[in-house]
Amino acid sequence: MSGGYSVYVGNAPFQSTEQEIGDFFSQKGNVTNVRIVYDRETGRPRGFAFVEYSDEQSAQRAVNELNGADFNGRQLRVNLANNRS
DNA sequence: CCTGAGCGT
Repeated sequence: MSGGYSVYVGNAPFQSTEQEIGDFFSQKGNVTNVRIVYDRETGRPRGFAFVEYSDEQSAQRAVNELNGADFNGRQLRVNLANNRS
């Protein structure tokens, strides 16, 4: 039970924080959670994250409008997240 | 220092 609609965010700058990402994605809807994915062994960011919205239409809008958008000098890859199997 | 495709502790 994730409680929201997750969006995959690839090609994120390594120095970006969850707060920055959340602020950026809040332009398209109500962000309820941001999770940067870290390498479990080295602890370094893996360069992508998941942004969770409270509603699906905001998630879909973020995908449509923020995929390819410039964020701190990087072109973001935004897509609907897969289900965790 | 620490990179560059990636769907997650």
